Amino acid sequence: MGATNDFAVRLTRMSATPADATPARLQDAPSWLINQVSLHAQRLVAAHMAAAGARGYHYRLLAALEEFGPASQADLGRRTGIDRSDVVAMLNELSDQGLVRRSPDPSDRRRNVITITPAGTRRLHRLDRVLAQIQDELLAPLSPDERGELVRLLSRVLAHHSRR
Amino acid sequence: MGATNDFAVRLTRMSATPADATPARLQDAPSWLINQVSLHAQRLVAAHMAAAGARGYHYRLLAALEEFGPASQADLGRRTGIDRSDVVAMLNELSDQGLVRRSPDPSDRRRNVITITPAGTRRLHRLDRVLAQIQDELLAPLSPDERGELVRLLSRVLAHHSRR
DNA sequence: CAGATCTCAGCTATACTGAAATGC
DNA sequence: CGCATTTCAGTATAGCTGAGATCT
Repeated sequence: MGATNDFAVRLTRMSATPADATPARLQDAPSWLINQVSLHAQRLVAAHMAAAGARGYHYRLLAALEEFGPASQADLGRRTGIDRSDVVAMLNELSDQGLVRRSPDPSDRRRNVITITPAGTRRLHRLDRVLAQIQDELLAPLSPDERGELVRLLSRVLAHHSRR
Repeated sequence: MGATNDFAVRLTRMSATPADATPARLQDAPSWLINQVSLHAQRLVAAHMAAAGARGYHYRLLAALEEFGPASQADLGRRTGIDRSDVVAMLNELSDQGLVRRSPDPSDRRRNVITITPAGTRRLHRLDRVLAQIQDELLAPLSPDERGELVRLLSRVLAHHSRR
């Protein structure tokens, strides 16, 4: 019952403890589960996007441009959750590839207007299919209903933390 | 119905589109939801652990040591998912604080045996309470049943990807 | 004047790679 | 020999900060 007994039990079972067993405290902690699953998700995204000559950030920016139309860099950052500083670097890459166009905003000379090009739209649609494939690999063990339930729960958590 | 109409609708509603609206493609992608929630989780862990003079990595290592007893650095890495290289640096920090002890393994002279000290155990128990607080903040909008459901779903996804 | 925008240089944490030294 | 362990040096990425120049 006490700590002494637990220790004895542990000793006698030591050889049965796999060298890669996960501590129960971690196994049960939602924050740990989410971080571990997120790691696998990031690896899948990075690998599949790299195979298509892109990055996760590229997809986010192209999606925002197609869904909301031309926008300033500051708005793109707010819509995609990408830092103003990283938006600059990513747009450099995207415009080097001819996927977006950067032009000065005549109505507000502090801003650039970023526009998606036809090539950018084609790339986005190709990446849409890549992303669908990623979700399928990530959630392979879950049924469609379970996937919906997971999305619902995560959306509520995210909404809670996205308020100021 | 087609793309032309969608575009017209978007144009007429443009002024109503908040400057920080999230693209629907991202909003609906499980990989994006998981990564965003994971970001909030990491910020909570980093902030609360730092306030207690620790890090997420410290907690993982101390938990593995208390649950499975003294272990080699390689085993600790496998149990906590921390890279062999980072285990070295984290154990330097923990032993500088007197929370673990590093001693050569007499039965295998390649290895160190890492042991948690009484101070390490006290620190771990304090961090246990910190972590419970973190889970509560992270999952604030969910009921106990919903938290259980989320853990169940994430555990199955993680188990699927943790197989070789 | 306050505040927004774009850009650059640099920082931190996390995760990971390569290679050397040592020992099984 | 092949393989495992510890260690160090270094890389990559994401996310973030600070500051300067420009403009509203």
